[in-house]
Amino acid sequence: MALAFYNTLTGKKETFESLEPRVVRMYNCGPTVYNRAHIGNFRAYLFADTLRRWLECSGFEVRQVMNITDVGHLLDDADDGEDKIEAQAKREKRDPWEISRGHTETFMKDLAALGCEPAFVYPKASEHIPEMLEMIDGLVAKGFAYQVGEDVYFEVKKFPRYGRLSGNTVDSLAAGSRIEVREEKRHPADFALWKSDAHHIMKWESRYGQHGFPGWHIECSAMARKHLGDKIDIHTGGEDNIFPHHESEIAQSECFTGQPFATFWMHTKFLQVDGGKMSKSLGNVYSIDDIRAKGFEPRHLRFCLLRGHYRQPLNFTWPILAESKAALENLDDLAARLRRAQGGQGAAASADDGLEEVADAMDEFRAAMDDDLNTPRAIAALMKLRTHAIEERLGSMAAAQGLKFLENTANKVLGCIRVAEETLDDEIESAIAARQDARKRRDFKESDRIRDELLAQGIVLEDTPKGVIWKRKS
RNA sequence: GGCGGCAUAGCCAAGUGGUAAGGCAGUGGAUUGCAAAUCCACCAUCCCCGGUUCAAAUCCGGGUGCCGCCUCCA
Repeated sequence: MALAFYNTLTGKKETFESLEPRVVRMYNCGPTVYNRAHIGNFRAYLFADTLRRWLECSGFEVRQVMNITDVGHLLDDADDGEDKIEAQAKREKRDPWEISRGHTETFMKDLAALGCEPAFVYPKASEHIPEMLEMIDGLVAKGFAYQVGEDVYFEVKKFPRYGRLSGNTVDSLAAGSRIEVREEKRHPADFALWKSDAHHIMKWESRYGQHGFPGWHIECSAMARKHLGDKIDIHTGGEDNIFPHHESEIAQSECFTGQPFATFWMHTKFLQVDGGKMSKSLGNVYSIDDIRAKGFEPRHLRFCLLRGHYRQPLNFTWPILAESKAALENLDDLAARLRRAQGGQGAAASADDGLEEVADAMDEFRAAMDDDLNTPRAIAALMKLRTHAIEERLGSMAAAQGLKFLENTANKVLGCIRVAEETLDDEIESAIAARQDARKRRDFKESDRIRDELLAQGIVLEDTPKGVIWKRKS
Protein backbone atom coordinates (compact mmCIF):
# COMPACT_ATOMS: atom_id res chain seq x y z
CA MET A 1 0.00 0.00 0.00
CA ALA A 2 1.17 3.45 -0.77
CA LEU A 3 2.07 6.04 1.79
CA ALA A 4 -1.02 8.15 2.47
CA PHE A 5 -1.84 10.96 4.86
CA TYR A 6 -4.99 12.70 5.89
CA ASN A 7 -4.97 16.20 4.49
CA THR A 8 -6.93 18.81 6.42
CA LEU A 9 -7.10 20.91 3.28
CA THR A 10 -9.11 18.32 1.35
CA GLY A 11 -10.60 16.41 4.26
CA LYS A 12 -9.39 13.15 2.76
CA LYS A 13 -6.60 10.66 2.98
CA GLU A 14 -4.38 11.15 -0.02
CA THR A 15 -1.42 9.30 -1.44
CA PHE A 16 1.70 11.19 -0.54
CA GLU A 17 3.87 12.42 -3.34
CA SER A 18 6.59 14.96 -2.80
CA LEU A 19 7.16 17.94 -5.03
CA GLU A 20 10.73 16.86 -5.62
CA PRO A 21 11.43 13.12 -5.85
CA ARG A 22 12.90 11.65 -2.67
CA VAL A 23 12.91 14.98 -0.87
CA VAL A 24 10.30 16.26 1.57
CA ARG A 25 10.06 19.86 2.65
CA MET A 26 8.28 19.96 5.95
CA TYR A 27 7.44 22.85 8.22
CA ASN A 28 6.26 22.23 11.77
CA CYS A 29 4.60 24.92 13.79
CA GLY A 30 6.74 25.07 16.89
CA PRO A 31 6.37 26.68 20.27
CA THR A 32 5.80 30.23 21.30
CA VAL A 33 8.43 30.44 23.96
CA TYR A 34 6.68 32.35 26.70
CA ASN A 35 6.35 29.42 29.10
CA ARG A 36 7.42 25.87 29.58
CA ALA A 37 6.05 23.46 27.00
CA HIS A 38 3.68 20.87 28.47
CA ILE A 39 2.95 17.30 27.45
CA GLY A 40 0.05 18.45 25.31
CA ASN A 41 2.38 20.63 23.27
CA PHE A 42 4.67 17.69 22.89
CA ARG A 43 1.95 15.58 21.36
CA ALA A 44 2.18 17.85 18.33
CA TYR A 45 5.97 18.00 18.25
CA LEU A 46 6.25 14.27 18.73
CA PHE A 47 3.86 13.80 15.84
CA ALA A 48 6.14 15.93 13.68
CA ASP A 49 9.10 13.80 14.75
CA THR A 50 7.24 10.57 14.02
CA LEU A 51 6.23 11.82 10.62
CA ARG A 52 9.77 12.86 9.86
CA ARG A 53 11.14 9.50 11.01
CA TRP A 54 8.65 7.51 8.97
CA LEU A 55 9.33 9.57 5.87
CA GLU A 56 13.00 8.83 6.36
CA CYS A 57 12.25 5.12 6.80
CA SER A 58 10.34 5.39 3.54
CA GLY A 59 13.43 6.63 1.76
CA PHE A 60 12.93 10.37 1.77
CA GLU A 61 15.40 13.03 2.71
CA VAL A 62 13.40 15.26 5.02
CA ARG A 63 14.13 18.95 5.27
CA GLN A 64 12.43 19.61 8.55
CA VAL A 65 12.00 23.11 9.86
CA MET A 66 10.45 23.89 13.22
CA ASN A 67 10.00 27.51 14.14
CA ILE A 68 10.52 29.13 17.48
CA THR A 69 8.15 32.03 17.88
CA ASP A 70 9.92 34.43 20.19
CA VAL A 71 8.07 37.58 19.26
CA GLY A 72 4.82 38.69 17.73
CA HIS A 73 2.35 36.15 19.00
CA LEU A 74 -0.42 38.58 19.84
CA LEU A 75 -2.59 38.03 22.84
CA ASP A 76 -5.49 39.43 20.89
CA ASP A 77 -6.31 41.84 18.17
CA ALA A 78 -7.29 44.59 20.53
CA ASP A 79 -5.84 48.05 20.53
CA ASP A 80 -3.02 47.42 22.91
CA GLY A 81 -1.76 44.61 20.66
CA GLU A 82 0.31 43.06 23.38
CA ASP A 83 2.25 39.93 22.55
CA LYS A 84 2.49 36.84 24.69
CA ILE A 85 6.13 37.08 25.50
CA GLU A 86 5.98 40.70 26.53
CA ALA A 87 2.92 40.00 28.62
CA GLN A 88 4.72 37.17 30.37
CA ALA A 89 7.76 39.37 30.86
CA LYS A 90 5.58 41.98 32.53
CA ARG A 91 4.08 39.36 34.80
CA GLU A 92 7.50 38.10 35.83
CA LYS A 93 9.05 41.56 35.73
CA ARG A 94 11.81 40.25 33.52
CA ASP A 95 13.28 41.08 30.17
CA PRO A 96 11.26 39.51 27.35
CA TRP A 97 14.40 38.43 25.54
CA GLU A 98 15.57 36.61 28.61
CA ILE A 99 12.21 34.85 28.88
CA SER A 100 12.24 33.60 25.33
CA ARG A 101 15.88 32.56 25.49
CA GLY A 102 15.34 30.54 28.65
CA HIS A 103 12.25 28.76 27.38
CA THR A 104 13.88 28.02 24.07
CA GLU A 105 16.73 26.26 25.84
CA THR A 106 14.38 24.23 27.99
CA PHE A 107 12.31 23.35 24.98
CA MET A 108 15.33 21.94 23.19
CA LYS A 109 16.26 19.87 26.20
CA ASP A 110 12.74 18.51 26.55
CA LEU A 111 12.58 17.63 22.88
CA ALA A 112 15.85 15.73 23.17
CA ALA A 113 14.66 13.95 26.31
CA LEU A 114 11.59 12.77 24.44
CA GLY A 115 13.88 11.35 21.80
CA CYS A 116 12.95 13.76 19.04
CA GLU A 117 15.49 14.00 16.26
CA PRO A 118 16.74 17.54 15.81
CA ALA A 119 15.19 19.41 12.90
CA PHE A 120 17.58 20.88 10.36
CA VAL A 121 16.71 24.39 11.42
CA TYR A 122 14.89 25.98 14.34
CA PRO A 123 14.42 29.46 12.95
CA LYS A 124 13.52 32.22 15.35
CA ALA A 125 10.91 34.78 14.47
CA SER A 126 13.01 37.61 15.86
CA GLU A 127 15.80 36.77 13.42
CA HIS A 128 13.57 36.93 10.37
CA ILE A 129 12.11 40.41 10.57
CA PRO A 130 13.53 41.49 7.19
CA GLU A 131 12.02 38.43 5.50
CA MET A 132 8.68 39.20 7.09
CA LEU A 133 8.82 42.83 6.02
CA GLU A 134 9.67 41.76 2.50
CA MET A 135 6.44 39.77 2.37
CA ILE A 136 4.41 42.48 4.04
CA ASP A 137 5.71 45.08 1.60
CA GLY A 138 4.91 42.76 -1.26
CA LEU A 139 1.40 42.15 -0.01
CA VAL A 140 0.78 45.86 0.34
CA ALA A 141 2.20 46.49 -3.13
CA LYS A 142 -0.06 43.82 -4.64
CA GLY A 143 -3.09 45.23 -2.91
CA PHE A 144 -3.72 42.32 -0.53
CA ALA A 145 -2.84 44.34 2.53
CA TYR A 146 -3.46 47.87 3.64
CA GLN A 147 -1.87 50.26 6.07
CA VAL A 148 -3.75 52.06 8.80
CA GLY A 149 -1.60 54.46 10.73
CA GLU A 150 1.51 52.45 11.53
CA ASP A 151 -0.28 49.08 11.35
CA VAL A 152 -0.71 46.80 8.37
CA TYR A 153 -3.61 44.40 7.88
CA PHE A 154 -4.25 41.58 5.48
CA GLU A 155 -7.56 42.04 3.72
CA VAL A 156 -9.27 38.65 3.74
CA LYS A 157 -11.88 39.66 1.17
CA LYS A 158 -9.08 39.84 -1.39
CA PHE A 159 -8.37 36.15 -1.00
CA PRO A 160 -11.47 34.18 -2.03
CA ARG A 161 -10.08 30.91 -0.70
CA TYR A 162 -9.85 32.32 2.82
CA GLY A 163 -11.70 29.76 4.93
CA ARG A 164 -11.05 26.75 2.74
CA LEU A 165 -8.77 25.04 5.26
CA SER A 166 -10.98 25.50 8.29
CA GLY A 167 -14.38 25.32 6.63
CA ASN A 168 -15.19 28.82 7.75
CA THR A 169 -16.43 31.43 5.38
CA VAL A 170 -15.45 35.04 5.60
CA ASP A 171 -19.09 36.04 5.99
CA SER A 172 -19.84 33.59 8.77
CA LEU A 173 -16.72 34.76 10.53
CA ALA A 174 -18.06 38.28 10.40
CA ALA A 175 -21.49 37.23 11.59
CA GLY A 176 -20.49 35.10 14.54
CA SER A 177 -17.39 37.03 15.29
CA ARG A 178 -16.27 37.34 18.83
CA ILE A 179 -13.48 39.55 17.65
CA GLU A 180 -13.99 43.08 18.74
CA VAL A 181 -14.56 44.96 15.57
CA ARG A 182 -11.99 47.62 15.12
CA GLU A 183 -13.09 50.60 13.17
CA GLU A 184 -9.87 50.79 11.24
CA LYS A 185 -10.22 47.29 9.84
CA ARG A 186 -12.08 46.89 6.58
CA HIS A 187 -13.42 43.50 7.63
CA PRO A 188 -13.59 42.02 11.13
CA ALA A 189 -11.59 38.99 10.01
CA ASP A 190 -8.72 41.03 8.61
CA PHE A 191 -5.62 40.20 10.58
CA ALA A 192 -2.50 42.11 11.51
CA LEU A 193 0.69 41.67 9.55
CA TRP A 194 2.50 44.42 11.37
CA LYS A 195 1.63 46.28 14.53
CA SER A 196 3.07 49.33 16.17
CA ASP A 197 3.35 50.25 19.79
CA ALA A 198 5.87 52.68 21.23
CA HIS A 199 5.87 50.84 24.55
CA HIS A 200 6.81 47.53 23.03
CA ILE A 201 10.26 46.37 24.02
CA MET A 202 10.84 43.97 21.14
CA LYS A 203 10.37 46.32 18.24
CA TRP A 204 11.82 47.18 14.86
CA GLU A 205 11.93 50.10 12.55
CA SER A 206 10.31 49.80 9.16
CA ARG A 207 8.72 51.94 6.48
CA TYR A 208 5.54 51.76 8.58
CA GLY A 209 7.05 53.39 11.62
CA GLN A 210 9.66 53.31 14.36
CA HIS A 211 8.04 50.97 16.85
CA GLY A 212 6.77 48.02 14.88
CA PHE A 213 6.63 44.31 15.47
CA PRO A 214 5.20 41.46 13.43
CA GLY A 215 1.72 40.00 13.62
CA TRP A 216 1.37 36.42 14.70
CA HIS A 217 0.95 34.62 11.38
CA ILE A 218 3.52 36.24 9.18
CA GLU A 219 6.57 34.70 10.82
CA CYS A 220 5.68 31.19 9.70
CA SER A 221 5.07 32.25 6.14
CA ALA A 222 8.36 34.10 6.03
CA MET A 223 10.44 31.42 7.70
CA ALA A 224 8.97 28.58 5.68
CA ARG A 225 9.74 30.50 2.54
CA LYS A 226 13.26 31.40 3.64
CA HIS A 227 14.26 27.88 4.67
CA LEU A 228 12.18 25.68 2.38
CA GLY A 229 11.10 27.80 -0.56
CA ASP A 230 7.79 29.06 -1.89
CA LYS A 231 6.19 25.62 -2.08
CA ILE A 232 6.44 22.97 0.58
CA ASP A 233 5.14 19.43 0.91
CA ILE A 234 3.86 19.27 4.46
CA HIS A 235 2.87 21.76 7.10
CA THR A 236 1.93 20.52 10.55
CA GLY A 237 0.53 21.90 13.76
CA GLY A 238 -2.02 21.33 16.49
CA GLU A 239 -5.70 21.34 15.61
CA ASP A 240 -6.04 24.76 17.15
CA ASN A 241 -3.71 26.12 14.50
CA ILE A 242 -6.12 25.39 11.67
CA PHE A 243 -7.90 28.64 12.28
CA PRO A 244 -6.85 31.37 12.22
CA HIS A 245 -3.14 30.66 12.08
CA HIS A 246 -2.79 28.30 9.15
CA GLU A 247 -5.69 29.80 7.29
CA SER A 248 -3.91 33.12 7.47
CA GLU A 249 -0.56 31.65 6.51
CA ILE A 250 -2.07 30.23 3.36
CA ALA A 251 -3.57 33.58 2.50
CA GLN A 252 -0.33 35.51 3.01
CA SER A 253 1.95 33.03 1.33
CA GLU A 254 -0.22 32.31 -1.66
CA CYS A 255 -1.04 35.95 -2.28
CA PHE A 256 2.61 36.83 -2.06
CA THR A 257 4.03 34.07 -4.25
CA GLY A 258 1.04 33.44 -6.47
CA GLN A 259 1.49 29.70 -5.91
CA PRO A 260 -0.01 27.02 -3.70
CA PHE A 261 1.86 27.04 -0.38
CA ALA A 262 1.75 23.56 1.19
CA THR A 263 0.41 20.39 -0.41
CA PHE A 264 -0.42 18.60 2.83
CA TRP A 265 -1.74 20.17 6.01
CA MET A 266 -1.65 17.78 8.92
CA HIS A 267 -3.03 18.52 12.38
CA THR A 268 -2.76 16.80 15.72
CA LYS A 269 -5.73 16.48 18.03
CA PHE A 270 -5.38 17.92 21.49
CA LEU A 271 -4.21 15.75 24.31
CA GLN A 272 -6.73 15.65 27.11
CA VAL A 273 -5.80 15.22 30.72
CA ASP A 274 -8.15 13.54 33.20
CA GLY A 275 -10.75 13.40 30.47
CA GLY A 276 -10.83 17.11 29.77
CA LYS A 277 -8.84 20.12 28.84
CA MET A 278 -5.76 20.54 30.93
CA SER A 279 -5.72 23.71 32.90
CA LYS A 280 -3.54 25.51 35.36
CA SER A 281 -6.39 25.82 37.82
CA LEU A 282 -6.79 22.03 37.89
CA GLY A 283 -3.04 21.69 38.26
CA ASN A 284 -2.77 19.14 35.48
CA VAL A 285 -0.58 21.01 33.05
CA TYR A 286 2.40 18.68 33.16
CA SER A 287 5.93 19.19 31.91
CA ILE A 288 8.61 16.62 31.20
CA ASP A 289 9.97 17.29 34.68
CA ASP A 290 6.64 16.33 36.23
CA ILE A 291 6.86 13.04 34.36
CA ARG A 292 10.31 12.44 35.83
CA ALA A 293 9.23 13.51 39.29
CA LYS A 294 6.62 10.75 39.28
CA GLY A 295 9.32 8.21 38.54
CA PHE A 296 8.70 7.82 34.83
CA GLU A 297 11.14 8.21 31.99
CA PRO A 298 10.45 10.53 29.07
CA ARG A 299 10.42 7.49 26.81
CA HIS A 300 7.41 6.18 28.72
CA LEU A 301 5.58 9.36 27.82
CA ARG A 302 6.72 9.05 24.25
CA PHE A 303 5.23 5.59 24.05
CA CYS A 304 2.10 6.69 25.86
CA LEU A 305 1.52 9.35 23.22
CA LEU A 306 2.30 6.99 20.37
CA ARG A 307 -0.28 4.49 21.60
CA GLY A 308 -3.00 6.78 20.29
CA HIS A 309 -3.55 7.83 16.71
CA TYR A 310 -2.66 11.50 16.20
CA ARG A 311 -6.09 12.37 14.82
CA GLN A 312 -7.97 10.75 17.67
CA PRO A 313 -8.51 12.41 21.00
CA LEU A 314 -6.10 10.95 23.53
CA ASN A 315 -6.47 11.07 27.26
CA PHE A 316 -3.61 11.29 29.72
CA THR A 317 -3.74 10.17 33.34
CA TRP A 318 -1.03 8.80 35.58
CA PRO A 319 -2.49 5.26 35.56
CA ILE A 320 -2.52 5.37 31.77
CA LEU A 321 1.14 6.36 31.80
CA ALA A 322 1.88 3.43 34.10
CA GLU A 323 0.02 1.17 31.72
CA SER A 324 2.07 2.50 28.83
CA LYS A 325 5.25 1.84 30.73
CA ALA A 326 4.29 -1.79 31.29
CA ALA A 327 3.44 -2.24 27.63
CA LEU A 328 6.67 -0.59 26.50
CA GLU A 329 8.71 -2.86 28.73
CA ASN A 330 7.18 -5.76 26.87
CA LEU A 331 8.65 -4.36 23.69
CA ASP A 332 12.03 -4.07 25.41
CA ASP A 333 11.50 -7.71 26.25
CA LEU A 334 10.74 -8.49 22.61
CA ALA A 335 14.13 -7.10 21.61
CA ALA A 336 15.88 -9.19 24.27
CA ARG A 337 13.99 -12.33 23.26
CA LEU A 338 14.79 -11.86 19.59
CA ARG A 339 18.44 -11.35 20.48
CA ARG A 340 18.52 -14.56 22.48
CA ALA A 341 16.67 -16.49 19.79
CA GLN A 342 19.08 -15.16 17.22
CA GLY A 343 21.77 -16.87 19.22
CA GLY A 344 19.69 -20.03 19.45
CA GLN A 345 18.33 -19.58 22.96
CA GLY A 346 14.57 -20.07 22.93
CA ALA A 347 14.60 -20.42 19.16
CA ALA A 348 12.60 -22.79 17.01
CA ALA A 349 14.33 -25.96 15.90
CA SER A 350 14.95 -24.92 12.36
CA ALA A 351 16.75 -21.65 11.59
CA ASP A 352 14.22 -20.57 9.01
CA ASP A 353 11.16 -21.40 11.08
CA GLY A 354 8.98 -18.37 11.58
CA LEU A 355 10.24 -16.39 8.61
CA GLU A 356 6.67 -15.95 7.49
CA GLU A 357 5.54 -14.68 10.90
CA VAL A 358 8.31 -12.12 10.90
CA ALA A 359 7.50 -11.04 7.36
CA ASP A 360 3.84 -10.65 8.31
CA ALA A 361 4.70 -8.50 11.30
CA MET A 362 6.97 -6.32 9.19
CA ASP A 363 4.34 -5.93 6.49
CA GLU A 364 1.65 -5.07 8.99
CA PHE A 365 3.86 -2.54 10.72
CA ARG A 366 4.68 -0.83 7.44
CA ALA A 367 1.10 -0.92 6.22
CA ALA A 368 -0.08 0.64 9.46
CA MET A 369 2.47 3.44 9.31
CA ASP A 370 1.79 4.04 5.62
CA ASP A 371 -1.87 4.39 6.50
CA ASP A 372 -1.75 7.89 7.94
CA LEU A 373 0.79 7.03 10.60
CA ASN A 374 -1.34 4.53 12.47
CA THR A 375 1.07 3.97 15.34
CA PRO A 376 -1.35 1.99 17.57
CA ARG A 377 -1.79 -0.55 14.80
CA ALA A 378 1.93 -0.67 14.14
CA ILE A 379 2.61 -1.31 17.81
CA ALA A 380 0.07 -4.15 17.81
CA ALA A 381 2.02 -5.79 14.99
CA LEU A 382 5.11 -5.84 17.22
CA MET A 383 3.12 -7.32 20.07
CA LYS A 384 2.05 -10.15 17.81
CA LEU A 385 5.65 -10.77 16.90
CA ARG A 386 6.39 -10.98 20.59
CA THR A 387 3.79 -13.71 20.97
CA HIS A 388 5.57 -15.70 18.28
CA ALA A 389 8.88 -15.18 20.01
CA ILE A 390 7.45 -16.30 23.34
CA GLU A 391 5.99 -19.40 21.71
CA GLU A 392 9.48 -20.15 20.40
CA ARG A 393 8.23 -20.28 16.87
CA LEU A 394 11.05 -18.21 15.47
CA GLY A 395 14.23 -19.85 14.27
CA SER A 396 17.57 -18.12 14.65
CA MET A 397 17.40 -16.67 11.16
CA ALA A 398 13.86 -15.39 11.59
CA ALA A 399 14.77 -13.92 14.96
CA ALA A 400 17.76 -12.18 13.43
CA GLN A 401 15.52 -10.67 10.78
CA GLY A 402 12.97 -9.62 13.33
CA LEU A 403 15.63 -7.99 15.47
CA LYS A 404 17.05 -6.18 12.49
CA PHE A 405 13.59 -4.88 11.64
CA LEU A 406 12.99 -3.80 15.20
CA GLU A 407 16.28 -1.93 15.31
CA ASN A 408 16.38 -0.45 11.83
CA THR A 409 12.76 0.30 11.18
CA ALA A 410 10.27 -0.12 14.01
CA ASN A 411 12.30 1.62 16.65
CA LYS A 412 13.73 4.05 14.12
CA VAL A 413 10.26 5.51 14.06
CA LEU A 414 8.92 4.72 17.54
CA GLY A 415 12.19 5.76 19.12
CA CYS A 416 11.56 4.50 22.64
CA ILE A 417 12.23 0.76 22.72
CA ARG A 418 15.40 -0.50 24.33
CA VAL A 419 16.85 -2.48 21.50
CA ALA A 420 20.55 -2.20 22.25
CA GLU A 421 22.31 -5.23 23.59
CA GLU A 422 22.79 -4.77 27.30
CA THR A 423 25.81 -5.96 29.14
CA LEU A 424 26.57 -6.50 32.78
CA ASP A 425 29.70 -5.67 34.65
CA ASP A 426 31.75 -8.54 36.01
CA GLU A 427 30.64 -7.88 39.54
CA ILE A 428 27.04 -8.55 38.71
CA GLU A 429 27.91 -11.49 36.51
CA SER A 430 29.67 -13.12 39.39
CA ALA A 431 26.83 -12.31 41.76
CA ILE A 432 24.47 -14.13 39.41
CA ALA A 433 26.86 -17.08 39.30
CA ALA A 434 27.11 -17.09 43.08
CA ARG A 435 23.34 -17.17 43.33
CA GLN A 436 23.21 -20.14 40.98
CA ASP A 437 25.70 -21.95 43.22
CA ALA A 438 23.61 -21.19 46.25
CA ARG A 439 20.53 -22.51 44.52
CA LYS A 440 22.32 -25.71 43.64
CA ARG A 441 23.19 -26.10 47.29
CA ARG A 442 19.53 -25.30 48.03
CA ASP A 443 20.73 -22.45 50.15
CA PHE A 444 17.68 -20.38 49.28
CA LYS A 445 18.25 -17.87 51.98
CA GLU A 446 21.52 -16.88 50.36
CA SER A 447 20.20 -17.06 46.79
CA ASP A 448 17.22 -14.84 47.67
CA ARG A 449 19.52 -12.40 49.42
CA ILE A 450 21.57 -12.07 46.25
CA ARG A 451 18.45 -11.72 44.14
CA ASP A 452 17.13 -8.93 46.35
CA GLU A 453 20.48 -7.24 46.28
CA LEU A 454 20.56 -7.31 42.49
CA LEU A 455 16.98 -6.08 42.35
CA ALA A 456 18.04 -3.10 44.40
CA GLN A 457 20.59 -2.42 41.68
CA GLY A 458 17.88 -2.63 39.05
CA ILE A 459 18.59 -6.15 37.83
CA VAL A 460 15.64 -8.54 37.67
CA LEU A 461 16.36 -12.26 37.53
CA GLU A 462 14.13 -14.91 36.02
CA ASP A 463 14.81 -18.61 36.45
CA THR A 464 13.74 -20.50 33.37
CA PRO A 465 14.15 -24.23 32.73
CA LYS A 466 16.96 -23.26 30.38
CA GLY A 467 18.86 -21.05 32.78
CA VAL A 468 18.79 -17.62 34.31
CA ILE A 469 17.69 -14.59 32.35
CA TRP A 470 18.31 -11.09 33.61
CA LYS A 471 16.83 -7.81 32.59
CA ARG A 472 17.11 -4.27 33.68
CA LYS A 473 14.24 -2.81 35.58
CA SER A 474 13.24 0.62 34.31
C1' G B 1 -25.03 31.51 17.50
C1' G B 2 -21.56 29.24 13.35
C1' C B 3 -18.08 25.10 12.19
C1' G B 4 -15.69 20.38 13.25
C1' G B 5 -14.32 15.84 15.91
C1' C B 6 -15.24 11.72 19.08
C1' A B 7 -18.39 7.78 21.75
C1' U B 8 -15.69 -0.01 21.08
C1' A B 9 -14.55 -4.68 27.65
C1' G B 10 -12.29 -2.33 34.44
C1' C B 11 -8.50 0.88 31.67
C1' C B 12 -5.83 2.21 26.86
C1' A B 13 -6.80 1.28 21.76
C1' A B 14 -7.29 -0.80 16.27
C1' G B 15 -11.13 -1.97 13.09
C1' U B 16 -15.57 2.23 7.89
C1' G B 17 -20.61 -3.49 5.15
C1' G B 18 -19.72 -9.96 6.30
C1' U B 19 -20.56 -12.50 12.56
C1' A B 20 -15.10 -7.57 17.35
C1' A B 21 -6.70 -6.63 16.35
C1' G B 22 -3.36 -5.62 20.16
C1' G B 23 -1.96 -3.96 25.06
C1' C B 24 -2.58 -3.07 30.49
C1' A B 25 -5.12 -4.82 34.70
C1' G B 26 -8.07 -8.92 36.97
C1' U B 27 -9.86 -14.09 38.23
C1' G B 28 -9.09 -19.59 38.34
C1' G B 29 -5.50 -23.44 37.25
C1' A B 30 -0.30 -25.14 35.72
C1' U B 31 4.92 -24.38 36.42
C1' U B 32 8.55 -22.55 40.39
C1' G B 33 12.25 -23.83 46.64
C1' C B 34 9.89 -18.89 46.62
C1' A B 35 9.40 -15.09 43.14
C1' A B 36 9.50 -13.39 38.20
C1' A B 37 8.54 -14.87 33.41
C1' U B 38 5.61 -18.30 30.75
C1' C B 39 1.38 -21.64 29.65
C1' C B 40 -4.10 -22.96 29.78
C1' A B 41 -8.98 -21.04 30.83
C1' C B 42 -12.37 -16.84 31.78
C1' C B 43 -13.25 -11.50 30.72
C1' A B 44 -17.28 -6.73 24.84
C1' U B 45 -21.97 -7.59 20.16
C1' C B 46 -19.30 -1.90 19.71
C1' C B 47 -23.71 5.31 23.77
C1' C B 48 -29.43 5.19 22.82
C1' C B 49 -33.64 4.97 19.22
C1' G B 50 -35.23 4.29 14.26
C1' G B 51 -33.98 3.16 9.06
C1' U B 52 -31.25 0.97 4.61
C1' U B 53 -29.23 -4.10 3.58
C1' C B 54 -29.27 -11.13 2.82
C1' A B 55 -25.66 -8.89 6.26
C1' A B 56 -23.75 -2.76 10.13
C1' A B 57 -19.40 -1.26 15.36
C1' U B 58 -18.93 0.09 10.26
C1' C B 59 -24.07 3.53 5.80
C1' C B 60 -28.52 7.11 6.68
C1' G B 61 -31.85 9.93 10.17
C1' G B 62 -32.91 11.47 15.20
C1' G B 63 -31.26 11.74 20.22
C1' U B 64 -27.68 11.89 24.48
C1' G B 65 -22.76 12.76 26.25
C1' C B 66 -17.69 14.49 25.86
C1' C B 67 -13.96 17.43 23.27
C1' G B 68 -12.13 21.23 20.03
C1' C B 69 -12.18 25.79 16.85
C1' C B 70 -14.61 30.58 15.92
C1' U B 71 -10.45 34.97 21.43
C1' C B 72 -4.45 32.91 23.49
C1' C B 73 -3.42 27.79 23.17
C1' A B 74 -0.06 21.92 20.24
